[in-house]
Amino acid sequence: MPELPEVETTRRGIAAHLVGRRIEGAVVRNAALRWRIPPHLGRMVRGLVVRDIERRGKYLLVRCEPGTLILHLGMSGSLRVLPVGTPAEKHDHFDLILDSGMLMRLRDPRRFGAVLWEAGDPLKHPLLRDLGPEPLTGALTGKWLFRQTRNRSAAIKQVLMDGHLVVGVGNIYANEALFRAGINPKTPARRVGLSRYEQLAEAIRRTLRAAIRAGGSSLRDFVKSDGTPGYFQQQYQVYERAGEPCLRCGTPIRRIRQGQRSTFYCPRCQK
DNA sequence: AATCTTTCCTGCCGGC
DNA sequence: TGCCGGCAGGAAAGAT
Repeated sequence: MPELPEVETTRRGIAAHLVGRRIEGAVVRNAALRWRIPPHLGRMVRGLVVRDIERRGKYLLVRCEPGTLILHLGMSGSLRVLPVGTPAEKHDHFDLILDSGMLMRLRDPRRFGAVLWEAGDPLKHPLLRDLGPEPLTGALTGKWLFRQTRNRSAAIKQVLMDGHLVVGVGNIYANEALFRAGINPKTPARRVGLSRYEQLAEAIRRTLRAAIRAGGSSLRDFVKSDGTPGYFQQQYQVYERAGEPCLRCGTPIRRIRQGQRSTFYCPRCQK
């Protein structure tokens, strides 16, 4: 799944090809994504110039004048920029045709992604309106995490993946950030103190920044925006390392289930 | 063939 | 009693 680092890397990749270009149209081969692609999207975007590509959480915002194309990659989505005329393959559901002779193509085998149009302020769109702070900027603070979790009895690992608390922390990075902060993933969120939340906010920021620096973490079917294949696998500290020694203390990494998701942690370093 | 993946939605629960 | 936030579980599709 593209987590925030992949989405940010994709944003940078497509921005170079899209910003300043005029949109000549759109091709919808399969509108049945998570939500139906608006029927007359092509007509609405034709002639518009792309002003900027922004990111809010894992949503990509293709800002035009007027209006914004909102994209989400779901669990298996990827964007590529290719020459017009490149044959579409099985899961290539959507193209945005540019005046440069290129097109931006969305491939999404599992179709949990989204292509939406917002005529007004995209940040006021219902899907984006209530999202938590961005973890890479100063917007995410330990104090915020502390205050928002005072009456949350669920495990910190699960609460951390709630996009209303903080965006962009999926299963992989929740595991990694909790390890770096030395917090046991099973701890009820309300039992974690302010100073530990300060450490956690910093751990989230560092973990995500490191992943972006490494080119985004990997999914085998993820492809960079220019069409060159794949991200390399990142070296995780706990994720997918069940039974292997903790890199800090040597204790075997433990794997448990939390809310039908795999959690990996060091029982000695994370209390 | 059960499992794995993200996010939104539904329905239930306890507290007030 | 009704409302509210929190929480668990379910659903979507495809690869393996």
